[in-house]
Amino acid sequence: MDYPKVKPSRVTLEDVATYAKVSAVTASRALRQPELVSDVLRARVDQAVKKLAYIPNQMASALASSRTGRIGVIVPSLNNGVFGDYLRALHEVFTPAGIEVLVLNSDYLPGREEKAIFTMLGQFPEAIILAGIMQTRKSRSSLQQAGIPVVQTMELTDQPIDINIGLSQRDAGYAAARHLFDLGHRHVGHIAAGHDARSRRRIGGYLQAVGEFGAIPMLVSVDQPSNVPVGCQLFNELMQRWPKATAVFCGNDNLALGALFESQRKGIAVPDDMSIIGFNDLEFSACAYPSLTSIATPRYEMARCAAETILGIIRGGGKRPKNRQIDMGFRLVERESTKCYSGKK
Amino acid sequence: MDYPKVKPSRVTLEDVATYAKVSAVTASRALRQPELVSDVLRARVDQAVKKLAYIPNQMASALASSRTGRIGVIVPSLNNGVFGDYLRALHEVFTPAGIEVLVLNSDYLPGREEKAIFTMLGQFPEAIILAGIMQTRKSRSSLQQAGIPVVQTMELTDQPIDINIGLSQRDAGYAAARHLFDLGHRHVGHIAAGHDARSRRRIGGYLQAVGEFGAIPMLVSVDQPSNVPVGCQLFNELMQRWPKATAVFCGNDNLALGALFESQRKGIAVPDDMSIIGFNDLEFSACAYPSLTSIATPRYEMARCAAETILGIIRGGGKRPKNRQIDMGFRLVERESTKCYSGKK
DNA sequence: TTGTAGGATGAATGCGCTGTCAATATAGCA
DNA sequence: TGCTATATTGACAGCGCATTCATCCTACAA
Repeated sequence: MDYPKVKPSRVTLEDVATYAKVSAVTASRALRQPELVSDVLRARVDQAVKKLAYIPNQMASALASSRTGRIGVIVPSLNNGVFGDYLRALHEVFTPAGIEVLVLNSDYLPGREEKAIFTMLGQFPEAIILAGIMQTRKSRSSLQQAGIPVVQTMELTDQPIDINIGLSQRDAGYAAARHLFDLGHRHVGHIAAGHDARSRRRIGGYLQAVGEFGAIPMLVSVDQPSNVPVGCQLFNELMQRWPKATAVFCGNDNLALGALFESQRKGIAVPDDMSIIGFNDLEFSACAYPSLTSIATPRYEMARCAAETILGIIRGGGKRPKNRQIDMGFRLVERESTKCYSGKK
Repeated sequence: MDYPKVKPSRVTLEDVATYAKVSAVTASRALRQPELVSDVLRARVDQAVKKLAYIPNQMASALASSRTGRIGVIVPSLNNGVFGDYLRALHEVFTPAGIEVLVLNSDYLPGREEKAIFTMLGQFPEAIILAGIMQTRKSRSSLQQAGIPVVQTMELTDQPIDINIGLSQRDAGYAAARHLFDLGHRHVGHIAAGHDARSRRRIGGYLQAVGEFGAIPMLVSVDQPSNVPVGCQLFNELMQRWPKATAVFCGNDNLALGALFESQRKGIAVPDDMSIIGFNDLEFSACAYPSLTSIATPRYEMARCAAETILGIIRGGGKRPKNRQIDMGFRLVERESTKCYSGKK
């Protein structure tokens, strides 16, 4: 930092105490444990707080009490709708418990995640929630050393850092591809973007299904964040390279929406000539035209479970639950975009 | 907080100093101003840091230096794609400057925003960026008293708290509606969700255009967060109440997408029988089928401008720029969804 | 040889708050 | 009346770090 320091000269607890003609300790207590302070003094303090517009310095408070009342959350993206429900669930559980939720974004980059983890740890959160299981070695050891509850979500792993609440991305990917094969398709493509770990696992599931049905893999992927335009582009490439494709499993619903648009633009009827299945079951999928079949991932439930588990650990003095791993599963939601394939082509 | 306190017993600067056989001051300097420390000691400190996996306690640091290296951002939503570019721009400017971005979400509720502002202020950020101009009286006075730069974005106001960088939502709404009237439409509807201040201003712009063209207002709105399904629902209601509508201005692109889907579902051709214009120009709008006309709002540029302004103020010791208000404007992006209206109906 | 400037290092202090424990006041009881 | 139990309040220390100032050492000029 090479810029001048601005002395905020903000109102401190001391100022409040002086104004209320009490000691600083009493002022502190009047705010945090009002029942321990007499009505008279409490009223005086409250009035002083209001009068002076006092805002407690959370850093000083945290430093003195070694308790921050914060939990850290690191998500790979704030942009794609996937983590909206997730964060909502966290807020719903933590806010009533008087705990703040600190969100950092890793942009799907492991390096950024590591940096975010360090930033987080510097804030001394009382627990950390991560999306995914692919943390760097350094991140893992730092998290373990911190000694706070760490929950890895969205995926399952045999070697959790601490707690693991997720679902098998591979199984879910397999189920999606399998659904298309079961409908009678034999030329099933897959488009994926982002190249993050979860995306790769879904690809693994797709390839397994392809193998089981003796089909040829038709995979198009790019290493950039997934969104609707990328879905258009990838669908285009898919059709260019494998014109025989009659179905496509899209790595997520944004890609699926792009594929749908592009399909319509090309005059390929969905689902008659092209079946589309997405992933995540975002809110627009049910009301698209045609509505999009998708794999519903329990993002809200998963986050809620993570939050409640953490609350339990914190309140229980650090004792972890018996089972440190919870499989939240997933659900195939069939809609119009994979209806009535007749087996033509 | 009624849960037991866990003693983190984390590695402190003192530990590092002891391990490196130097004083705490030297260790501190080795980390923050390495050029002031001899090579030998610096190397020892660095090694100790690595060995002990030391992570500086940012609270202690901030408390001691009265400088947090953080700026606070409060956005009304993390879910609708609008604030993705916005936050990206902020990170792009602040991260290289060694400043952290703290994001809080107000869910479009003024009460939540007030609470978020207080939470923020308790963290002593060096500046605060807000979306919108409708802060509560209490929020305003707290922000003013804090004495840090405050930037209100997304909208314009005559009485900014400090700095104001935005665009006229009313003018933009007017431009959108006007575009439809200019195309020859005389039955132009408007669907809106959220009932936040910006939404209301866009409605104002719509009503102005309606008035100028002597048309009747056809407005459907709900007081819930806007998203694609809500767009479907509102479009339905619109068509039910005003079957003569041949064009609809949607409060944002998510609603527009819903309207598009619902239109297709009903067999109403877009744009032949129904013109649709959205708002914000999110990334999917350009590749939808048909592609969606929209009002492009300079979210990235606006946030970037806010960030750079703040950096200038901080580095300049608090001196505000001459003009405290910047109008970033907007842009009408014509696409297929408002093409070739022939004037039938 | 002496003096001095400059670089390198460390001791002490305090940021704003909370935890602990001692001190005081009041009430209750014998 | 005297004593203990209880309710209130305050003094003090310290959380982990940065800042200030004093100290020490080395190099160089006179």
